[in-house]
Formats: sequence, structure tokens, C-alpha cells
Amino acid sequence: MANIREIAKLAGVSITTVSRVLNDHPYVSEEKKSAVYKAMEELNYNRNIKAIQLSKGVSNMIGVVLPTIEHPYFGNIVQGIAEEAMKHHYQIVLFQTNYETSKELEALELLRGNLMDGLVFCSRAISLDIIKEYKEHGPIILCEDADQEEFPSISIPHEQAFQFGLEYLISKGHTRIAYSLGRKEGTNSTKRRKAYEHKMREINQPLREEWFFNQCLSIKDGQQIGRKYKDLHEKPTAILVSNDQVAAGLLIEASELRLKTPEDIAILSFDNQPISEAMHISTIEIPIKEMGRLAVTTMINFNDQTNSTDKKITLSFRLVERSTV
Amino acid sequence: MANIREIAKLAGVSITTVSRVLNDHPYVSEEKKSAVYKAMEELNYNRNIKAIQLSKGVSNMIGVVLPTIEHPYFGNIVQGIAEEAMKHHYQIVLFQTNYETSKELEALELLRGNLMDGLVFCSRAISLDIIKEYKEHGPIILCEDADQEEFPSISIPHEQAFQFGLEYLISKGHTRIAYSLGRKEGTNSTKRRKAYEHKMREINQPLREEWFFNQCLSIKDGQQIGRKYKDLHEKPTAILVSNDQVAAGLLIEASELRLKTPEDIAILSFDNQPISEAMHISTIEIPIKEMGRLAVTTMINFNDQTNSTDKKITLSFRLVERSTV
DNA sequence: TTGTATGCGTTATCAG
DNA sequence: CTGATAACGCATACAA
Repeated sequence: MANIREIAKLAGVSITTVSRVLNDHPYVSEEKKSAVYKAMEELNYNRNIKAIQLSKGVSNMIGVVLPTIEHPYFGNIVQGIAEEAMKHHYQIVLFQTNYETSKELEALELLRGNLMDGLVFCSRAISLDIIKEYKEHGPIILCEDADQEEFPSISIPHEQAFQFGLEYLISKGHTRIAYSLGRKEGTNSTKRRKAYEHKMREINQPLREEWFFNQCLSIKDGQQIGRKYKDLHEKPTAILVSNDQVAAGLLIEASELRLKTPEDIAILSFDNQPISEAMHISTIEIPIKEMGRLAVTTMINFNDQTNSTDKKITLSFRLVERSTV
Repeated sequence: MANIREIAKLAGVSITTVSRVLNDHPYVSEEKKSAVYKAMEELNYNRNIKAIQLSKGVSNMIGVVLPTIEHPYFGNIVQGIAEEAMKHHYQIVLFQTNYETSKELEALELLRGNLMDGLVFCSRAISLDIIKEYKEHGPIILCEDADQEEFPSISIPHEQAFQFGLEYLISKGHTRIAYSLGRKEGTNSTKRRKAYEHKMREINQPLREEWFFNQCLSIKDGQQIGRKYKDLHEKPTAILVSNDQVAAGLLIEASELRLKTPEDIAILSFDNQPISEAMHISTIEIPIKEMGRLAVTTMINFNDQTNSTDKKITLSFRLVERSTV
């Protein structure tokens, strides 16, 4: 592995000159330049990026923390992150944590070790207090609407969106409304839950524990809801579910139970993934990919932000009416 | 940012001793050790991983090249790669290429620059000849059954699997069989196409160009097939599709066209993703996640492979009979 | 336009 | 058990 020093020696110039040629700096005579190129050719030279990064003190790498890449929601965020990162010549380091705090901590430790320039938390299990300890080691962007002012965040107003969904269902004549969430804890889920409880109180509906379905992320979880629905004494007329995958599963199970949608059970979900379009599921679209893109631009512009006012970005949502409500 | 030198100075020891403490080397007296710890505490010391990597000449990073993370197939591979990589304390650098050779080349160039220890090609557009030029810069693992001996590969025997699928359909009485592929070019698709043509010749069936559906990857593509099917003069009685997403889309469209499955059109797909289980789609399971895992172990063991006999790993497949055939 | 010298932060060798 | 010194490979301030 030839290095810059050997190139310099063979080309009969200084290391600096080689470096200049390498980085397209001006003020290098054509003769020296070609001598350097020739030497590089001869010694089969390869730049060592890690050395450059060490010397410059940056890595052009962004760490991305998420529970799993297999869920469309996170696939989408990563897609957005990747697209934007590529534009700015950043690489992406993926941390699949499966919501294990030890793995999330590992990502933070690598940020501390300067391996990456910054971190994007797509979702987290670890407490904000712990994350705060790593604040000095680089920009950390949160893709959630947590009640904090420490970190920039990109988020969907989950509380309003959930409330909006409930109001839409109510406007369609429903009052007996069930709901599902992706996680029991977790910022987004908590916000949604709060919105639900608030709204039900508003229309004088009791909170029925058996109308709340937890840990619902996949198609399978949606089918599970369908089977539980069947055994329910008191049946809801509508359900607001955590995402399109769950809605798809529920719809499949409902059709097998000979339930009509929306007549027997209306379904409204979130995300607007391709599967919801294919199955004509009414859904509330949230700009997931855009969230990923903004996370990257926010990170890159982190240092030249004079005011901290625009550190918390809130995206919008949009109702997509199809035929399950 | 305090460094090892400052720690040494404050602790009143040499750099070497600090390094020893940092790396849990033996032969350091307790007093010096605690002095070093104290200094580290005082100066708020953080190790610089890039410096370590430069010094050691390794990065513990694996580059993963794939067209998009949004497709379940690749999500699955990455899941496998991530799980195995984590075990061995490797990080993953993601390259979303969208099948653009320039982006694939970028990944190769970063391998050349020693940014990663190795590369896994989950799928590629770039020619093998170009990849070969980067062979010396680190282990490159191919997740495909290409006709080459240069690189280790993990693959599904697509030709046999496709053939097996066709034979299964034939055994169910079908002779008029359509098929879809994910890509026009691409190693796997080419293999599948070859298997199809061979089998059709065997049972004396003509090759009908309009029974071949290309570029089929998503649910939407599957629905598209359904719409095209409707307008077909000569209709096939069965179709072997590229993956479960496509099958799901086709099944949805078929049901909207009031077509019965498998009576009017039998559907057999590949992968055995959750969606196929949910929709009772018959499919040929291939161990995608396992492929990712093996790619990592192969890469890690790359150097201590004495013989090259086990460099090409072929995985198996398995028919999952459900109700679309 | 070119080169010298120093820094980036750590590990490894070798002598003591 | 300990430490000086040389890598690792490159960038850059400063001097010429």
C-alpha cells in the first residue's frame, strides 16, 4: 500500500505538492502534476479515507438509529435520509436496535468516539436524559415530537393527526371507536393515546380497555385485532389503527370473517403506504420520507444555525379518503 | 477534546501506559492505572475511534450495496446482515444505489479508500469486470449465483427454484403458464428466464411474449399484471410471479375483477414474506435473512479460508402450499 | 509555485 | 512493569 510519502519520493516532489494534486489545489505546475500522476499510477496508489477523516476531523457519516429496517415506516425514513445524505456526500451507518437500549447506547458511544458526525434517532427506547449526555459530541436529531428543547426534531403532530382522524370518524357518524398503537411507551404512541382519551371524553364515551390494541405494527398484528374483535362483547363501529400494515391485516381478517367494510367496521389508518392504496384503505398520510430528508439537512446545517427557533420542525398530514370509512 | 497525550501528561505517565490502560493490557500497576482513570475523568476524555482504525488498519465496517431499502426482499437481507454484523461488532454502511452504476462505483471507491473492510453486493447493475478491479481492496461478497469464481457468493439456486415452481404448477395440471420477473437484466432474473424457456420447451408450449411481465417488484406491479391479464386474448391458467408483493397485488386485482384463485388463475410466488401468509398465497420460500447472515460470516472469515471450495454457498428453497394454486 | 514542519490520536515495537 | 519513539496516512500553516 503505497502512501503519499512514497508518491512524493518517486515523483521527486514534496508531500505537500502531492496533497495539492490530490485535492485539485491551484498553483501546481503541469510538470510536477503529471510527475505525481505518473508516480501514483506506477505505485498503484489509493487514498486512505480514514486518514483524511482523522486529519480533517470529520467523517461525513451519519448514524441512523432505528428498531428495525423491516417495517415500511422505517424503510421510508431511511430512504429519505439516504437520498438527502447522498446529495451532500454523506454516508449512512445503520444501527438496528430492536428497541434495546444497549444497542442505542452503542450508537451514542460511537458518536462519542467521533466515528460519525451526527446521529438521527428514528425511534428510541432510551431516555432523553441519557441522550442528553452525548449532546456535546455531535448533532443529534430526533424524529419525534418529544417535549424537549435540547435537540432539533422533525416530527408529525401525532396528537393532532390522531385527533383529526377521530373527528373524521365521528363526522361519519361513529362514536364507538376502537384504536391500536404501535408501542405501549414511546413518544408518538403516548401522544396518540392522549388524543384518544381526550376526544372520547369530549363525546362522552367511556374508555374501554378492550378497545385498545397495543403493540400493533405488522399485517399479522392487524389480523390478530380482527380475531379479537370477533370475540368482543361490545363491538366498536370503527377503528383507528397505527399504520397501513395493521389496517391491511385487519381488512384481510375482516373479509374472512364476512365483515363488511365500512358498514360493519370502518377502518382508518396512518402512513399512506402503497399497500393502503392497493387495498383502498382510507388513511392519513404523513410525509415520512420528507422527515428523513429534513433530518439530514437539519444535521448538516446544525452548526450554522444562529437562532434555535427553527429547531423543531413539524410536518403536516393529509386525509386520503378511500373506501374503508 | 483531550487526547491520550494530555491524559498521559496529567497522570504523570507515558502515552504507552495510557494506551495500555485503555486496552486492558496487563502489566500496569494499580496506582498508575487509577491515576490514568482519574485524569481521563478530569479531562472528560473520549477515545477517537477513527484514530484507532487508522492505526490498526481496519474499520470494522461493512458496506452494503442494494438498489433500495424499501423492498421487503432487501429489508430482509439487511436484517440478516445487521444481526450477524452486530455479533461481531461490525457496523453497517448502507449504499442505496437505485441500480445506478455510478453509485455502485462510489461504494467500490470507498472500499478502495479503505473506509470499509469489505462489501456485500445484495444486487448490482455494474458489470463483474469492473468489480473485479476492486478485488484487491477487500473481500467482496455477492448475493447472487453469478457464473464467476472470483468472489465468494451466497445464493439461492434461482434456476432450480423457478424450475421447481413450474413443475409444481404443471403437476397441478397447468400448462399455460405466465411469469413475471423483477428485472430485465440481472443475474437472478436471467436464470429464472432461462429456466422458464427450458421448461416450456420441455412440455411443448410456445413462448408467448405477452405472458412475460417484466420489472415487477411491488404490489402496484402486481395489480398492473392483473389489468393486463384482463385484456389478454389467450389467457394463461397459472402465473409464477417474482415475489410475494407482486402476488399480493395480483391477487387484489384478480379479486376485483371477480376472478377466482386458483380456479381462474393460479398464483405461485417467491419469498414467503408475511404478506403471503396473511393472504394465503402459495409461495416458494427462500432464506433471505440467512443469506445476509452468511454474507457477513463469509466476509469475516475471508482471510483464513485455505481452500476456495466453500466460497460459493448455495442455499435451499422450500414450497409453502397455501390456497392460490 | 513549492517545501518544511507540525498536527490529527492512537497503536506497536523494542529496549530497559 | 514502564516509556521513548516510530509508525498509520494525510492536511495545512507558514515560510520561502
